[in-house]
Amino acid sequence: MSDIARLVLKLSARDAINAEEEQALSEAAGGTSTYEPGEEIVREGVPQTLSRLLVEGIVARMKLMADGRRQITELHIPGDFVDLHSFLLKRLDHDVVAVTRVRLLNFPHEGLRRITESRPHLTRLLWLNTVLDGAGHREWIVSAGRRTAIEHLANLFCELLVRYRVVEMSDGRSCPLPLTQQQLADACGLTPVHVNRVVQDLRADGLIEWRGGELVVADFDRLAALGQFDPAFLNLVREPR
Amino acid sequence: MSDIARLVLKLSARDAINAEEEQALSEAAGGTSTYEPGEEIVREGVPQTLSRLLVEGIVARMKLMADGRRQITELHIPGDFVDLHSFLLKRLDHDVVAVTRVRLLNFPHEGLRRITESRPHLTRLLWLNTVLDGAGHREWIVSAGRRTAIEHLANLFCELLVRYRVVEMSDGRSCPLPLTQQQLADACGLTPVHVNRVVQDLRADGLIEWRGGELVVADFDRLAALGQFDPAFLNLVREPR
DNA sequence: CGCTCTATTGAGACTTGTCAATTATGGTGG
DNA sequence: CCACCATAATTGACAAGTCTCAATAGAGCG
Repeated sequence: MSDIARLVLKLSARDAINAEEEQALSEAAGGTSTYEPGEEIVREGVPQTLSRLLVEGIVARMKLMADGRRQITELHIPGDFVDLHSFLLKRLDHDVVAVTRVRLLNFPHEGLRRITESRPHLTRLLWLNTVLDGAGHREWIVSAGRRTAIEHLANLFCELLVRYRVVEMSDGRSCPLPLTQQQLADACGLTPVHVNRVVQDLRADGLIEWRGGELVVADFDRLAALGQFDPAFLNLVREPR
Repeated sequence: MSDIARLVLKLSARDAINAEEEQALSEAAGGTSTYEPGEEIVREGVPQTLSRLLVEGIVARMKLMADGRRQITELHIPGDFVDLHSFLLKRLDHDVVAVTRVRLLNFPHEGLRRITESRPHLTRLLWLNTVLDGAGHREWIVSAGRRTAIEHLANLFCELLVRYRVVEMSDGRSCPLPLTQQQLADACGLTPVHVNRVVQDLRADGLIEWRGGELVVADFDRLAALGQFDPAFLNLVREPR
């Protein structure tokens, strides 16, 4: 499976991408890098000259506060650019850290710039990619602002399951979830203690199973109802962009 | 003052934009529309064929939940596109509503598409605009997830003050804030009752004054410290994009 | 000069956080 | 293969921040 295969799946779920564009993407890519769990991939505020596509593993975007509080603002799975926005921002407003062992494919900004100079449609697809991040962020704002802890977790699990499905890493019933409860807490703005209790409730209600880094959604409909999960924000509509 | 003047100020704070590009933007614009307070400008899920630039007033992006809970995911001030992302998404994942009486300048997607076909740099500036929204969203996720109510409000007030300053609608000490406490509550994921108490605390501490839709930040440094406000996420660095 | 919307206040409930201890789990060296 | 270690998960008791419900006061507007 090529390094950009899951990105192509992700894009194909929203618009047609032709072989020539796929080729242009491949040509814009540089080498790959590997990071160990917990390693920092990008530090907030440091000028960047390339963006990274996640090929394998899980990556978190994390904001750190001076007193040690931390908030994960997005979780990335294979096929996601973890910092395509650095192409425009130059410096990130957050850290990017490896959750598991990960492999990343580098896209020098120079090559991305060339795409914007010569390939309007591919440019729009990349732009779309960053705009999808924004839609994801909005859903997380709602979860953090207006959902209870159990609704928040339920919503997040649904989101991950569907996103894994798009890149063909889930059959729609189970997906990887190799996170600690601490990391889940940082993603949801909760304490690990409370996450633990809520996860146990979800298990007791027969909604999920979760062991050995694998999440099994036993009853998607009920989990989605609990978390008010609506996949609309993922924009899974194939149409010209 | 031209309808795109504040957008140009906003972009100019991040990169040089030349007269020709400014002209191209003007030409991409269609007519203006006006909405009354509370009016819905864009409904979630409805296909869009144009994007809107806010010229006057305040607009909220709002997510509604089935049971009536609501969360504002972004507050827009003049110079902001309220739904530039609809150019790529086609349908929005949220409503766009007028908070005050507002005037909007329409940008048909057709014209934006023409820009992407012929003006790579201007395209990147528009892309940057949506990416800045994303950075704002991330800050809001942190506020909702990890900040206390008083920190959250303090942070939001600092953000608005600085953003108004960029578009030259603030002297750095005061800015418009014609919101109800209910709307502020919806932006912060709190109840209006609690917002009321926190606002009173901020007043009692001599950090802000707020009457008649005008916010006066009496002690910005202390307010910023309380809210851990760091303008870095606004990316106010003028450099080639 | 009412009327309606918004702001304010109080009392009590509830979700989530804090602190601290205990148990489980997975990897490692002997 | 087993004991050991560090990390992660789990549990309990209690505190705290925010919410809920309800009432009152204030402000803008026709």
